[in-house]
Amino acid sequence: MKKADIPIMIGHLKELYPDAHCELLYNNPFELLIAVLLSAQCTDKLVNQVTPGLFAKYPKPEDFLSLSQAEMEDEIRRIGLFRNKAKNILETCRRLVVEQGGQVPNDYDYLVGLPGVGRKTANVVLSTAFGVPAIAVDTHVDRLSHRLGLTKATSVLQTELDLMKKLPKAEWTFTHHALILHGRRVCTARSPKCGLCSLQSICDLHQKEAKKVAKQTRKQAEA
DNA sequence: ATCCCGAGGG
DNA sequence: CCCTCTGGAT
Repeated sequence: MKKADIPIMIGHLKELYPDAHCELLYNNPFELLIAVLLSAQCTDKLVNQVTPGLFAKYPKPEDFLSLSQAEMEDEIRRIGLFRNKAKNILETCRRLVVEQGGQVPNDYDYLVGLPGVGRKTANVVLSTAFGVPAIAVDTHVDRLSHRLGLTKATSVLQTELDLMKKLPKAEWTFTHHALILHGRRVCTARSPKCGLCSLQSICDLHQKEAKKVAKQTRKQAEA
């Protein structure tokens, strides 16, 4: 994708997903943090089946501290990766209570220091709960950034830096959410629906595919 | 690079 | 059956 195509891309994304937002259910920064911790390697839809009931029983970090590891695992078993997630949630809650008075701080360095919280999770909490411009690079954002030609990065950190450099800061959070929706609905991991994609004309993947098809038809014409 | 892991889609 | 899901730690 050329530099001049970036405003075009953002324009298309705004038409397609005018109200792109975080699809995890939450009522406050703490609930969002827990929901994002749970969402690793699983669909937000599945997380949303579990968290409303969970937060009704345990509204605040203090409330989770009465749970044993085994009890915490039972609460979130259906989500998968439940041993690590249960352990991380309990330790996160313990630290929020002891170190932050039970509040989630608006502080990137503190958040990434929590167990199970990496760059992606911290960025989602900062941007979604606190309105800080950020691009959380997850599997969708990474895949679409490569396909579109926004980056050739070999790490998600490098992808994030490339996106921050190329996209206007005011559009970081929106673009993050819009790319996720587009990745789920159109530019899927397997068999992307390029025929239905309004970004075709500016997408590197589509240009490559078009060349392949042209080459094949040329061969067939010769034979 | 590998592991964690259940649920859902193709 | 295999792949993927808003990753992170080792």
